[in-house]
Amino acid sequence: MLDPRILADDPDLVKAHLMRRNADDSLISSVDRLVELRDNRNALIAEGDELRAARNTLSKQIGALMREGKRDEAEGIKAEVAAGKDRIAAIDEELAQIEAERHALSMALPNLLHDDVPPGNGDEDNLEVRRWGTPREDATESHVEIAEKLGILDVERSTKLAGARFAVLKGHGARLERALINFFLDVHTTEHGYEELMVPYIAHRSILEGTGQLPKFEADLFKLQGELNGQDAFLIPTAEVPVTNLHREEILAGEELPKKYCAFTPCFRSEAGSAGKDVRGLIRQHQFHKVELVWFVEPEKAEEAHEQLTGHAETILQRLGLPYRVMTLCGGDISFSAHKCYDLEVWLPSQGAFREISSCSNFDTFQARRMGLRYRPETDGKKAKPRAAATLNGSGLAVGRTLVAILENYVQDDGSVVIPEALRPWMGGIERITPKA
RNA sequence: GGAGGGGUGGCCGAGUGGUUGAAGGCGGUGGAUUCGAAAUCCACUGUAGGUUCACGCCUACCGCGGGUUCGAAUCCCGCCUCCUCCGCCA
Repeated sequence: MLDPRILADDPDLVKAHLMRRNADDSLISSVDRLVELRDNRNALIAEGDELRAARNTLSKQIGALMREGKRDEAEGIKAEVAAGKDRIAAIDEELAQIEAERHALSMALPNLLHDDVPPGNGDEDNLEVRRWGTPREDATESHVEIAEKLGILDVERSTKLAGARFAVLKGHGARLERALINFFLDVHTTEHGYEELMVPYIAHRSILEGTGQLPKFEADLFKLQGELNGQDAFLIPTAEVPVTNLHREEILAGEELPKKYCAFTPCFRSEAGSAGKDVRGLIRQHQFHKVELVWFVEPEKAEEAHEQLTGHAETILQRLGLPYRVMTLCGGDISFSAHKCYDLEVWLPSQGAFREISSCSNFDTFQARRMGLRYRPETDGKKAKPRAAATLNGSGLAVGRTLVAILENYVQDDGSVVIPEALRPWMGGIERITPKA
């Protein structure tokens, strides 16, 4: 949610940002509607408060008169109070309608963009920031061929269980997946100062609204049938959802910041609208594993935090010796909630291309406003007013895609795959996976 | 799944339908006292919205949502949640 003050004071600024995102006209005109709704709302609140104030004083008079036994006078005032009652009810009803519309419109507005976000329509307009490593020049087989020859992936049988876009890993494949998860978590908790969380994989609607997946992108989610504990519920598409919402509707103490969490979770995505993309293999699945990094920080320190967080994800790729590049997403490609976003793209030799393996976003105060997450700044030891915190997150990393990258970047001429040295302690010392004879 | 008991301010804990935004205590902040500290004393100490140049004033909030009433923390209904016991279960 945008700062309501910016929305009220400078609607044109908000519109300019919407245009950088290539937003459609209806979204842009909703800004004017929001200004109008705010004015209406304030007028109604003023009138309602005045009527309530009058009611309160009269009711106190009734109480006093009743105690003195002056029944008749009390009855007269009762009638007077009753007269204002209908108007109060009417105002409340109108106000509820206005608030509902205001809420719907403001929850549909995406975040403002950082100045660094380049103009553009799609991923072809993203800006390369830096590269690391030297990509191998030969075109390998795809990870699917490599893995099947190693006997560590069974695509055929997985479809029996739940259809397309699922996979069954076997033997060293399953172990590799598990090793990556533990490697990621151990590095982030012991070297980068993150606290590990294990969280629910199901979240209520309001939680997904908090991080910004809802209300706009319900089609991308798996929704549970019926209600769970009284609310609509969804499988989480990323650990960002439960972890960022952990402190919703709280006021954190300033000295608690920055707060850094990491969490491993499965992620569930319906991949609506991705028909025909990455249909083979592990790249795009309905269910995948991810270790997520989440920060809560003062807004002034969000940019610095964003660089650090991105660096933590990069560390993993570097340890694994996987070549990658860092991209700043353009206005047309950046996600709804993000203020600025770096994608890490790993080299996939079979495709001769860099593919996304991590997305590191700075949300500024956008998510915090949606979920009522605040902190109390420390100013010379004195308590200041609570204000919205900044939130950030990044994959550290997507596990399945890392497995893909290892297979393709470490496959040898004989079809075996060398395990990156840094990972071997988590693989029980195994140095190489070889095809079954 | 069955039975019962709770949810009040940062924390503990009162609260008869009418100056209760909420006693009292703890904690916190400022001040007095002190060479300094402890102890003691005094004052302040929630969030949001509206309004005001500002001091301030007004409104709402006692798990959440509805209802009764001139007036609800207090009465009624629904929901969420926590605890205890029984059953079942990884």
